[in-house]
Amino acid sequence: MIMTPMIETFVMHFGEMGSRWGFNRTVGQMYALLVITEDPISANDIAEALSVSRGNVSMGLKELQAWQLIQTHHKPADRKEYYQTNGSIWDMANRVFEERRKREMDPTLSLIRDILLDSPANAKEEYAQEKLQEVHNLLEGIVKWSSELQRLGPEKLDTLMKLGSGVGKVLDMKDKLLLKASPNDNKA
Amino acid sequence: MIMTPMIETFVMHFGEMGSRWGFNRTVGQMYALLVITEDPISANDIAEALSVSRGNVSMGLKELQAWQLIQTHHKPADRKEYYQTNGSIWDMANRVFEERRKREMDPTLSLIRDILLDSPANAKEEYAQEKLQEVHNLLEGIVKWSSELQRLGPEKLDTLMKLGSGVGKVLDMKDKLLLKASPNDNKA
DNA sequence: TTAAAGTTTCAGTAAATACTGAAACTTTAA
DNA sequence: TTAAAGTTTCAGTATTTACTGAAACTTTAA
Repeated sequence: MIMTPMIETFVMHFGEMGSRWGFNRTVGQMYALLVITEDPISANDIAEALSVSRGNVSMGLKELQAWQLIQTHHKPADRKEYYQTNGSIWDMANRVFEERRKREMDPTLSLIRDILLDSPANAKEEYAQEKLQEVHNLLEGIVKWSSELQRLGPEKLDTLMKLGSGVGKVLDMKDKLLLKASPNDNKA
Repeated sequence: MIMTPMIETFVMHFGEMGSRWGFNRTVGQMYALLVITEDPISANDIAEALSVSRGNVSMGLKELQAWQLIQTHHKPADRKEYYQTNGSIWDMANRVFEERRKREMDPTLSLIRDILLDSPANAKEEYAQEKLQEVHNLLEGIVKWSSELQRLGPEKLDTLMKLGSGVGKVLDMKDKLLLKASPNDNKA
């Protein structure tokens, strides 16, 4: 399989960015290729298109499957497996966010919780714990908020996005609104 | 300067996480140390506490200053420079988000824009461009949205966070609300 | 049940990234 | 204006991470 220059440009770029997004270069290239290719393609096609070893492709496919970003597809009378992307671009963004949360926030949150269980040995540690509490609150806030956004689903998210700077206005009014709707539902 | 075990635990952990957050291990350790230390400390203090070369500390301080995460502090009758964190934890999170946006989104956005200017050479490229448009819209959405959140400022952000699942409800009502408030202000 | 087709694993190698230590440079008190 | 104190730079080295190619393993049609 051979890529047109346009497609190659994007695939290579996505590979470079991939490492910043949480997967390695080859995995990034593979995913990009699968996204912009309509028909399911085989592992060999991928290896050939990207000039990458077959073993490396296999590893990458495994990772993409773990992320649930691709699915297999079978052609009749062909035991080879073909691959295509799974879900929308939005789904993939959600996966990436979730995976990164796991790698970038969860470990720190849990470590800080442990540290906060100990009582401070001196004034310096007392100050340190105050700061750790702040970091903890921030991380917890981000985690809760992002899972909230995911729960909203794409449609509402889209509404929220389009609202843009209107968010401020809506917030200003929310007390009034929620109060009318159900007076006791306005705490958390 | 010597760190207590509690402080060391956090500093080392933050160093490891640092690389996932966009700065290297030493920079992460340095920032953590500065966050949990109340008094301004010198570059030598940092090097000693972290058992890291003086040169490396200098590089790290430069980077933290570029990110505007620290500021210098001078003691009377002492030409040495002392350092302390600049702004709140929230400010630092904003800096990190912004920096990552620059590294992780902007280059891809601009590349995709370029690609979309070319006309597709065949059906495959046409499909590819459709997909690229989707990716573009997603990235643009995230960028706009995140700068929107930054513009809201910490207080409103906090309201939004605390609102949690209430966001859905507020959204359901926003049409009614905004309509009443200013009938022509409800598009973007 | 065998062999052809395909998939996975892994040890060794290559590439990218970060760190050290020493030397060069800058600042300022005397 | 000099030298002591401090800061910055950089070439070489170490560490980490990713990739290759070959061998081991798995599946299934005949």
